[in-house]
Amino acid sequence: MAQEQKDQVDENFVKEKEAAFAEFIQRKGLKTTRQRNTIISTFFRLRGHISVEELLTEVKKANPRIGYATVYRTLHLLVESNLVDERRFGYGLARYEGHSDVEHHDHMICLECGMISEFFNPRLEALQEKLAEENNFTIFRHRLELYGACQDKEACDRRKNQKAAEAQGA
Amino acid sequence: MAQEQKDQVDENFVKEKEAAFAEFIQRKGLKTTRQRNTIISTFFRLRGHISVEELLTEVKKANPRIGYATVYRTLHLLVESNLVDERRFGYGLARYEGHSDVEHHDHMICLECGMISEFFNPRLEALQEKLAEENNFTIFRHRLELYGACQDKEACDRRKNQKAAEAQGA
DNA sequence: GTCGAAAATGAAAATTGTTTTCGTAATCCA
DNA sequence: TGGATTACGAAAACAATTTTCATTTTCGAC
Ligand SMILES: [Mn+2]
Ligand SMILES: [Mn+2]
Ligand SMILES: [Zn+2]
Ligand SMILES: [Zn+2]
Repeated sequence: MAQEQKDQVDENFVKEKEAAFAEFIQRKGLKTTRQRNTIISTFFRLRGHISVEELLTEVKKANPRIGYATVYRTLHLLVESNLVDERRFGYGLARYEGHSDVEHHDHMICLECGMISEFFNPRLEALQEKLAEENNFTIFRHRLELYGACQDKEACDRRKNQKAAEAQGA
Repeated sequence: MAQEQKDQVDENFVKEKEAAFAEFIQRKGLKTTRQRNTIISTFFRLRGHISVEELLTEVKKANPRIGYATVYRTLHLLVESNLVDERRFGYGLARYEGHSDVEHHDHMICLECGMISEFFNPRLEALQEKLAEENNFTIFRHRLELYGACQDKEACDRRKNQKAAEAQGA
């Protein structure tokens, strides 16, 4: 039951995003394609902060002929349509997340186990606005990342080991 | 007089950093070289958030034979020695800043004119700590960037035009 | 349905920013 | 003043992303 409900919710979420994307494509006078449909429905079924490579791997399971270029191009459209946010934690590769309920949030990143947790605090947001105002500055968007370590070393180690095992297997 | 004093202060600042770097090099058992000296004394004479290319351009005025590799390598040493912070605003290239008086600060970046202003607010820092604690998380470092626009459109336009002119000249 | 202009695809090449390699040169301690 | 160690610099390698270009697909007009 619980599992069934979870899947149900997922499907609704995916359907919703697919519809929103279709609407965007329409509005921009672009064309609906099999590849784009595959990519976005794959993307919105994944959780977390997804890299292009991770996405492509999943996409290829549905259609192995789809390549990097189309995935990159489709992700740009998703960002442009505001259905997806691009993130750059640390240095290197971009990650993408379909923002679900929370419109905006910031991140804490554990440098040990890689855990990314999300938070939102209105006081923090308000304080940023106040500081901007004091500097005669108008904020369009911001980015706050806290880098550090989990205090629960047990859980942190567990995640770290799991990650190492996955890297081994892959 | 004012000009003279400013230069004087600059020179002290540069000397101080040169000495600190020399000490670092010593401590790590590395070697003092003409190139590294040129690069760091050039770097600490520049203000703001410097890209590798900008630095190399200046460095070449003192010694045209110095190349990218040595500049990159020396910047890594400067970061490792804690005399310099690496920044990544937006996407793309790294920028470096020698932190002077203020140990830590965050940034507001105007998307129109490129102006970067710096700020530090203890309440903001404290609030971050509180939020981390609530999530059983220990912060090592953080990064906060506010992207937006100057409210003073006059000044903003002036900077934008100046930038365009510079790009033209270059 | 068919046509055809416009848009999209995918493989490969190009770009960008950065790191590494490797043969040569400089440093510095015994 | 060796001579082992470290650094340099040009060029090659790299990694992530973008662009090119020849071919295929889409979709509105007929
Ligand atoms: Mn997130
Ligand atoms: Mn700064
Ligand atoms: Zn952790
Ligand atoms: Zn501005």
